[in-house]
Amino acid sequence: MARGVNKVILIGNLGQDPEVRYMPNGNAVTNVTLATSDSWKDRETGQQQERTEWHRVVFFGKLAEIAGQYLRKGSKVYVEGALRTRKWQGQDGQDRYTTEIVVDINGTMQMLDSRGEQGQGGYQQQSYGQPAPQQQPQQPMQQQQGGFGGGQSQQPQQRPQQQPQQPPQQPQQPAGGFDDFDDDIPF
Amino acid sequence: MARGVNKVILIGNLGQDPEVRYMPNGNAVTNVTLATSDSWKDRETGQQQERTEWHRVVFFGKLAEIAGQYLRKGSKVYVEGALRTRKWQGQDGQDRYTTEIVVDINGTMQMLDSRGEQGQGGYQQQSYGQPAPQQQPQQPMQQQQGGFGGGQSQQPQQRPQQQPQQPPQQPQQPAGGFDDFDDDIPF
Amino acid sequence: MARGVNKVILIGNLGQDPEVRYMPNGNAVTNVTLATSDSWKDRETGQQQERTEWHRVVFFGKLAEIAGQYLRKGSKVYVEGALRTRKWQGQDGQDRYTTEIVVDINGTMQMLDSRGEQGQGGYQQQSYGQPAPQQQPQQPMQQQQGGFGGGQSQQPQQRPQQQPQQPPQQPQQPAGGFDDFDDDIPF
Amino acid sequence: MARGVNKVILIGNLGQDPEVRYMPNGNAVTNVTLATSDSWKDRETGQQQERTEWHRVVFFGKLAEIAGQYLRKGSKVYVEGALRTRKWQGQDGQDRYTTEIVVDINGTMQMLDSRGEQGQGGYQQQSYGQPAPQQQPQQPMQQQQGGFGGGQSQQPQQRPQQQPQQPPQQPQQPAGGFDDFDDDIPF
DNA sequence: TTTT
DNA sequence: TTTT
Repeated sequence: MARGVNKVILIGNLGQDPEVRYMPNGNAVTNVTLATSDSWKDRETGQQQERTEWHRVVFFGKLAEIAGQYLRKGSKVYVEGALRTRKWQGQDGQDRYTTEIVVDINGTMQMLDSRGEQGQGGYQQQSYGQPAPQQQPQQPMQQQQGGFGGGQSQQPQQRPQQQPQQPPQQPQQPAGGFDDFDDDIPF
Repeated sequence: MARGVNKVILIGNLGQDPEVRYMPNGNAVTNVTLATSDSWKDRETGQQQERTEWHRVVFFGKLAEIAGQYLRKGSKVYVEGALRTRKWQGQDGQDRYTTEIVVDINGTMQMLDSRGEQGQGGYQQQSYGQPAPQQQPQQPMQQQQGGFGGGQSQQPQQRPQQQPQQPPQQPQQPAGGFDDFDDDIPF
Repeated sequence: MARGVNKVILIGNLGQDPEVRYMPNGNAVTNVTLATSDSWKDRETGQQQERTEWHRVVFFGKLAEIAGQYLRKGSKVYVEGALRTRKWQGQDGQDRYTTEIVVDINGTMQMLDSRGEQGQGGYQQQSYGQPAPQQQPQQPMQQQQGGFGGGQSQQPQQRPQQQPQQPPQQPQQPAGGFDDFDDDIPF
Repeated sequence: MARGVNKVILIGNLGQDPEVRYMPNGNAVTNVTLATSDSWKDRETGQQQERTEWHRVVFFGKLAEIAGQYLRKGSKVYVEGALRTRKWQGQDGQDRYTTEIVVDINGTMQMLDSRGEQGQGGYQQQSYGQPAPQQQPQQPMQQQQGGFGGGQSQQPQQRPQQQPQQPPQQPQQPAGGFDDFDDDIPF
């Protein structure tokens, strides 16, 4: 239930490989940055201008696993999610705010890199109804709805005690929480 | 022209009256904050939870004038715009980032407070094709497309030398630019 | 799962009271027609023109019940759904096609008639988590996600054997299926 | 201006090469059919099911030219437009209705076949600000906003007397209007 | 800071 | 058939 509508639709390319983390309950949370760009001709100088907008996207639930598995730096993707601004503390103790696009069970994701030519493996038909395939799927997914049932998104705080069914695709980071950035920029 | 899609759709209520400012060329720029909220039942406690999300929306062009004229604290509105994160300097000299929903000629706005019951005046038929009605329209607008032709949104920096055709609906603030906030919070 | 994106977003007014029907399993299916309109100034004659577009919207699951209960002729509503064109047989035996906006568990609905002024009853706080309130809620709902789990929408074909928990708001039609139209027009 | 919101967002693949026609004033009108598909597992049989939805999309203005030039059977594309149901006469003299997604100056289109690998020619930087490039661009466009200023879309009715600046990419069909279908199906 |  |  909601009062109001809070919807974001993006098509863009990943600036980096996804970062996958796990919540205490084993649920994956995957962060990516997406670039969209506008270009226009300056009215005064007649020069062609371009501005790239970077979006911080956070996937939850099953989409987090799919995103972590199939998306890579440069991947083109469609996402549908909701805006969420969260508050965090800078190193100077001051509040900072970061706005993200949350893609959970209410959102969707669809890979747009056509025909699997970007994968490193061959084609393999898979039933994606089951949450935890025993082997690594090698075919890019198309759209999926999220499988994270939580109404509100929690922040991942630590490694799961038990290895999740879907092992991380990314090398594990050394200790450090979600907001363990080098400095105060939001991403 | 654009590479990618960057679209936001919101329906929410204004937290405050709009703030209208003017660019040197006389174009209006109107800021509002919009609330959307989600509610859900906590899975563990069974308690009803609610979270309100606040969105900073910036209107440009003709929509800026319409928003300034017809929207008020509490107004319910539909907006369609694009995400833009802009960088600004905190008082400590450090970079801050604020994400806004830009509603310009590529976006739309529609008032959802039905039947004009929130206006202070009576009904008056108007031709909205003309940019600067000489008298105050008293009928809430519905949808409008923006009339701001600029590809990229400039920041308003000063009072217009000549009184714009559409006089400000808000009392003029004392000197101080667009980013003249009391402290470091983005809004 | 899906290949592609198929999304419709409408804000419009109901042309008639909703029509609620029930599937054999007791699930409600609710049909409404929504009007959206465009107006523009003819470039040659300078005359103001208007065109109203009528949309056939079909709600499934919990949203079907809410729509049947709270929407009425004239109600303003936001819907998010998917396009579906279905084929049916005209009286002359020829194929006809009707395109509808399907609002099921993947869609949303939100009533936009503010402040309950259109209801016929008083205010009553309700927990909407439960699927079948024993008494008629009298407060307009806001947004809801659908509760119909079916991947593909079936057509309702007959009265439910057991009275559904949520009794129909509309007088029962005499026998006749979903497509029992008077003539060959799609709606 | 509009009362209400009427928006469709699709990502799908073209079922056929585009059909380009020209209005008396030389404006292009391009028709494509787009497929989106859903798949789900039948709850009773456990069988994997799939349903393909076909959408009739009509481009106007500059987007019509771009669509005609760059889209081909199988192309993946993002479109944003509005629903419009138009009435036409079947061979039996009875009314038929066809619902289309109109993509004009209020909509957008973006090709999603990455990196120009589908084109038949090499890369060539182009300024797309000018409406009628003298030579055939060979690089797939990304997003464009429509350039057709008309508030209401007219139907193309005949060949242009003068060759339009952008010559048709498709072999000219023999005489026959827009609705010159073999039979009564809408497309 | 809104709204219900 | 709605709405303004």
